[in-house]
Amino acid sequence: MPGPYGKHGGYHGRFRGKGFRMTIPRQVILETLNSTQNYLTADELYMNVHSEYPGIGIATVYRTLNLLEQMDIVNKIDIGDGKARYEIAKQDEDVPHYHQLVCTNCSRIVRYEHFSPEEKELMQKVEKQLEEAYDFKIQRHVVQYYGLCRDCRGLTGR
Amino acid sequence: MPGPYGKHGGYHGRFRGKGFRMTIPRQVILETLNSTQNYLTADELYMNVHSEYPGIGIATVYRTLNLLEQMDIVNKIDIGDGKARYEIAKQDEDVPHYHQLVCTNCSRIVRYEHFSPEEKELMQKVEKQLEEAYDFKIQRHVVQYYGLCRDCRGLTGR
DNA sequence: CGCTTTAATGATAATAATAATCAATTACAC
DNA sequence: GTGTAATTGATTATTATTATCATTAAAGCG
Repeated sequence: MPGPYGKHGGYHGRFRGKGFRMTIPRQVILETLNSTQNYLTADELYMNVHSEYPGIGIATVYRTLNLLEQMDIVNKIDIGDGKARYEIAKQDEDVPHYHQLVCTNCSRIVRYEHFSPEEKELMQKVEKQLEEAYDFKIQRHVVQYYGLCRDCRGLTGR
Repeated sequence: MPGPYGKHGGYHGRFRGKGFRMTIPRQVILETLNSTQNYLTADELYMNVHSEYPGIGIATVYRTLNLLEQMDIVNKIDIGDGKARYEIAKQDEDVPHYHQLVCTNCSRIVRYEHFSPEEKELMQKVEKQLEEAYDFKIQRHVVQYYGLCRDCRGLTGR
């Protein structure tokens, strides 16, 4: 069963609409990204894809990730360790937001959603105030909390 | 007049207290950082220091920046362009916070302070909730707004 | 289905930021 | 002043990512 968006989950159409082609490497990369919960570095993605499609080249992975980011199909995040990480963008997200908890020891990343309407509201208010105060047109924002996850604190607490 | 902290602004003592030495290169780097308003990349800092102290090596700049970051004398920020940027940490800041507006076109960075107690309060509340919900010990957070500054939008608005 | 056009690929070299190495230098406690 | 260990500067190494380029392969068309 091909799913609600047709043979390639609607990607084929999105690619063709912008003059791009749907190729085997791109399909495999998209499938791998879609079947992965957590963020992947380019190299992790390369290795995962490689096991299913050994012919893939690392350059294709980088190129495809850049393309997918341009097309808003993936989100790119940066946790300060010099490696970009990617995830499939939620399609129901109007404006992507990037709120994460990042473990400074093991680099585990927990994506969290706004859990209070209050926070969401304030963020929007602050954003508007900033736009006016500094004459900026804000396009997106990043909120990251750096700390230690349970495993990296030792199980005793602290 | 040497200022309230003595010959090297109190840095000498802070270095010695941890077994480090106060050297000429470190002094010049600290002076340069202290006399600069905006964030500097390692390379920009290197060039600024070089004009005053031509013997400096780039490796010393990187090493010193890492040391200063460890000692909480500088803050390091990352705006996603692959180059770290540094500023002298405000001494009156209990916990450093990193809230910036970043122009996606010209990389201009505007540091902003919490301008409403409401925001500060909510951030603290959210932080506490996150710590409980995800069992994280949060150490610091980063809030960045990416967008276009006035100059990069063209002067006509938009 | 075969043809043609041109985007995409894979291998590889090139960049660019930062870290590691190491012999020579220098801060600083005595 | 001296000795010792930290620091430096020059250089090489590393690592993530991008550019190059000849070869391959989508996909619109007949």
